Amino acid sequence: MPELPEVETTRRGIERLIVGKTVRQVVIRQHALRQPVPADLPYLLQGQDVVAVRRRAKYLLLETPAGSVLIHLGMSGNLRVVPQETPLKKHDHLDLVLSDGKVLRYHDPRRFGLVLWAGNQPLMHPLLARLGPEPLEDDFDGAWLHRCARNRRLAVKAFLMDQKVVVGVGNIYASEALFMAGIHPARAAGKISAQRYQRLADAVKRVLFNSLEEGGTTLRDFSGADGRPGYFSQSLQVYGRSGEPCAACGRPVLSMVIGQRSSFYCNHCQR
DNA sequence: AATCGCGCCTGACGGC
DNA sequence: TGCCGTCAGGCGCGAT
Repeated sequence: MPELPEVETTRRGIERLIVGKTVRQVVIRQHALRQPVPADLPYLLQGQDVVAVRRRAKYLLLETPAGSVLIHLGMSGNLRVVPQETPLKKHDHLDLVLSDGKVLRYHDPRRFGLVLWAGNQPLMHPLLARLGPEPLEDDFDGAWLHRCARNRRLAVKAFLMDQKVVVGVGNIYASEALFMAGIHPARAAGKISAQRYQRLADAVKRVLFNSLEEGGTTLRDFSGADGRPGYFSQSLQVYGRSGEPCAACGRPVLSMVIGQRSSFYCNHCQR
């Protein structure tokens, strides 16, 4: 489900509703996520105050004085803050019951997500320690991409989705950014000029920022903490638009499989 | 070291 | 109506 804009939209949505609240109770209904939800999570969390909600890459970090909870939404996860009496739906796997009677509820049909305990140095957690730069920060730029791509022969789209290269770019925004930059998704990463990588870095920043402004992309079931959908799907130029006319030249948008993922592009505008 | 293919899991959808 | 194949916003693993 979520790439950076959807995770950040979720973070902003839950932040003001849970920071300053105390975790009264932790209810785990399903331990079997991508990794098991730690059995001692209730013991670690109960009575703790939520002091911050942070994001690193596509991970959310709920910070308490005792340590941080590390949450990943996988393909189909979401987090909502709902009244305690809200009826349970299928795949509502975990609740944090808060001191104001509200509940932070984790829902994830496919269970590709994660809820883990990351202690007091969460950025040192193995899942976070080796990630690449945040795309919206200044240390991510064309020079960084160009340097990372040296001698690499994989397709630039798969390269861009490598979380060691840059975090937060998934299957939707990889296609969108490459379209915006005029780069063919199957081009070998190591055969793209520094100048074109500058265009790509700028495109990544723009497409993610623009999506964030629209509350992310809702294709199926994504919605923010309040249940509202994101509207960026209306702004997608190529993703999911096979056969439709390219917004720039009118030729049909094509699709191909790169790294086992559907990729969308215009064969005329992207070289 | 880099790259590829697979599997994890459920649900939605289209064809027959 | 049901069954079957395909596909889906992610990611880590093992084989090459």
